[in-house]
Amino acid sequence: MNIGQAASASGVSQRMIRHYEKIGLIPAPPRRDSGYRDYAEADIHRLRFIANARDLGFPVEEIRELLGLWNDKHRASAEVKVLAIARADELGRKADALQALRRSLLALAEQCHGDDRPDCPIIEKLQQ
Amino acid sequence: MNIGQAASASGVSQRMIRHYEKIGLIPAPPRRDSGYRDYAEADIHRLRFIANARDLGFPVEEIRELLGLWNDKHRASAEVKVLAIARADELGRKADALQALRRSLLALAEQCHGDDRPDCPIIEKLQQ
DNA sequence: TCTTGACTCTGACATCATGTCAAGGTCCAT
DNA sequence: ATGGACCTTGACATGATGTCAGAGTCAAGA
Repeated sequence: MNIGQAASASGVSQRMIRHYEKIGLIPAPPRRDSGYRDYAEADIHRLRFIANARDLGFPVEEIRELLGLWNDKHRASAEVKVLAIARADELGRKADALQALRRSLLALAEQCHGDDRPDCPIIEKLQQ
Repeated sequence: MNIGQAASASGVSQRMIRHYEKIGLIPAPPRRDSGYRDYAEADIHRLRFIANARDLGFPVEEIRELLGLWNDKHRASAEVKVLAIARADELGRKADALQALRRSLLALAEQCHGDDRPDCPIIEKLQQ
């Protein structure tokens, strides 16, 4: 299977397939005489796994760990669970930080009369 | 005032002061004969304004707009309020997206028994 | 006055995931 | 055999920020 087909089958762009190969997230596939990469079904699965993990917000280095666990038939589910919960905590922290910012901004906006007068507590806050 | 003093007075690193100058967020200050940049108080205020806006999650292009509004003595507070509310909405959307990811992960983790058995719904989900 | 250490200058390279473009080679159907 | 679709590599870009290197400058002390 050529890289274009692998890309549409997996949902990972050609660009990122080559990138993942370069950073060692997927093995380098065999090449045809022409130099074209030749992918097998297992590669597509691996790419889909990566795409799903990215969609779940895993950073690349954790995806690397997850791939290792995935390939290890004797892995313990405990290890996977630990990673998932750590990731969930991280996401929660980021979400909370964004919400806190949002609340600060809204509080300032509420105090701003929002008409054509020039004075505005938002600008005043930024000047501090 | 030299750039190092401007940096510690404003809380913006020397690196970023030069960067903001290059992208036109702050005016290029006059230079001494030596070529050293020479900052005035007004520059420090502007840098602090930028730092505060960044801390509130404003992207650079919106900071550029805010600086324009800040410098415009005849601005309407309505314009500032619109920007702030738009920014708050954007932050809220991002936070919600992160929370949704977090819930997906936690739901998977709850179904994972987390012991030394190898089967794990998190890994299964990633394979889909 | 000379020296020395702290400061400044510019420019380059790195991050991270991703896109785009270019120049050249390959494959396949007509 | 030809044309269009595909593949190859490499380079450059994003955005905000850090670091490093080599070279020049300043100020204080001997």
